[in-house]
Amino acid sequence: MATSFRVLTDFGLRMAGTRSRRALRQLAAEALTAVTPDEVEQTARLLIGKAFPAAEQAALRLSAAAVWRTLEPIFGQPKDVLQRQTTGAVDFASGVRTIFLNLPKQRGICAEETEALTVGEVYATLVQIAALGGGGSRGEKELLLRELLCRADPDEAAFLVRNVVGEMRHGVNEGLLLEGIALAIDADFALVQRAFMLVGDVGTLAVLALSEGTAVLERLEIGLFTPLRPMLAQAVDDVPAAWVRQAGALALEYKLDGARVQIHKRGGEVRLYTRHLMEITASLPEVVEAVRTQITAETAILEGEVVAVGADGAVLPFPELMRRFRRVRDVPRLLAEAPVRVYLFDLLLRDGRSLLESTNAERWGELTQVLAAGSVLILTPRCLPVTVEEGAAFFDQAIDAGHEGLVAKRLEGLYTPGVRGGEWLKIKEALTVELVITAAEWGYGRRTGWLSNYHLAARDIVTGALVEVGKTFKGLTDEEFAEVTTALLDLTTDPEAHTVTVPPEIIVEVAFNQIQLSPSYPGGVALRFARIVRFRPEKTLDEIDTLQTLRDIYTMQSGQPWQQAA
DNA sequence: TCCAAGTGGCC
DNA sequence: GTTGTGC
DNA sequence: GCACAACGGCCACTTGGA
Repeated sequence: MATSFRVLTDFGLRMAGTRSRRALRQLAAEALTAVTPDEVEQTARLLIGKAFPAAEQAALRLSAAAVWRTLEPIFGQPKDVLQRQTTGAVDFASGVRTIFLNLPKQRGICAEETEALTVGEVYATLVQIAALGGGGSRGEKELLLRELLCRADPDEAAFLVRNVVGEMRHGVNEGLLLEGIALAIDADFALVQRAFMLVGDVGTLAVLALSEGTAVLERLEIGLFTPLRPMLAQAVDDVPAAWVRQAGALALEYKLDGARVQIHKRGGEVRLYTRHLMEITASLPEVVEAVRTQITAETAILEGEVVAVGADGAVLPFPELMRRFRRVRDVPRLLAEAPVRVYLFDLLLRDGRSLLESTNAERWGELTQVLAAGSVLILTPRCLPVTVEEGAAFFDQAIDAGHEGLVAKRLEGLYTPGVRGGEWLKIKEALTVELVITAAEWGYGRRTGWLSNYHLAARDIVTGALVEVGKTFKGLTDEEFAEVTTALLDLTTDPEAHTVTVPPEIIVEVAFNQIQLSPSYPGGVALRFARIVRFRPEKTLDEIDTLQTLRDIYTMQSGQPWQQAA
């Protein structure tokens, strides 16, 4: 019996009205068991708003703009008229719900009497949409979406739109869905978590768990060409903090500013995957070739950080790497223009033997054994500090060499995202500058009603003008957002605009990790990972930092001269 | 042929 | 990617 | 301690239209 899509929508609504994680986990479990076995995978994906596994290249390639174009014919109104219906809505999908509640669908476009949508139909249509490409495909995709929306009630429409934009915002995401799976089959969460790491995809895991049960999960093993979820690091302030957390039994490794890669090798066959399990083998042929020649093991799964390098061998800023990443056109040309290098730091499989039960120290030892000398694959600089001071010196060395900082790894730690966390700790350098708020954007979701995203400007000492160098929505408490909103509304003359401009009066200290060259900001530089750390009411406008200072920081950090980007 | 808008995926 | 919130 | 939801800048690619 096909489950009605309305059933899923109702679970979404109940989740949205629930805060307790225990209860959310319970709802996730209920949802998975409420549908038929062949709907479990679809249900798992639709519930968290990720229709397709990252490892597959499939994507809807449809978003808010496409939804507006789809809604126009359904209601026979232009976008701006529809948009007027949505004032006060908490977010985009809620606004769509309001439109469905208040406006009649066009008879000529949508049939009056229709069958209720089923889970399988909705999912199958999304698969169809994802499969479309080439000339005219935009219209075809929107037509398929329109057919679904025609048959949807207001709540179903909102649920669908949340899937299109990929943000459910009902409190259940991947993590809680995994907990729900564990609950549904009465398994240990650790078992489900381990299984997830190995299969890499919640949909696949949900079917496996619900239909096969715990015994199959227990038997899962690491497999070649099935990328696994990479282990992540928690942020800490400095080396002493990491030292305390890991009781002095740790390795410190350089943290390079590139992209994570997982390398799978069986003989001459090599594939490369990103952190989100996308395959990028075709973009990095020199890495593939280097794996063939430099990795002496017959089969291996390795992890490392890929970075772009200059002619002199120096590591280049992150955007240089992005020119290579996921590139399919002109690969040979870029290969010469922006060569890459991989700094290896882990080995998870060696000659058919899983190293998941081995400690970090053991895995590193094996890694050093399988790597032959060469220029493309090299070991990540690593040290085993005997004292905190030695560790701190290693951190300074990493920063001086132009890198992000360090990752601290507990020597006895296994390769698991461990429930306790903290097996890997990242330590990065943050700088701060004084900037002034020149505008702010209204927030959505839990930030509805607050000005939430602040435009930040520095002084250009040549022209004397204020120049925007970035935006931030981070670093303030709810209370502070409320206060700043009031203050900004006091200053502005156009509180109705989406972007509220204000005279430059509120000066803030802003932390950031890097200055990057910017093709879009007028000063040619932008802050990376900006967050507000404090208000500086005692400062005056002529005391804020200058554009020229930011450019100097760029030069200092990257080793590259500042220049206006193309 | 080139450009802009839209979308997805890195950090 | 960073941060604050709430369980 | 953990999961989630707020959203940042940049680059590659696709599509549709001038």
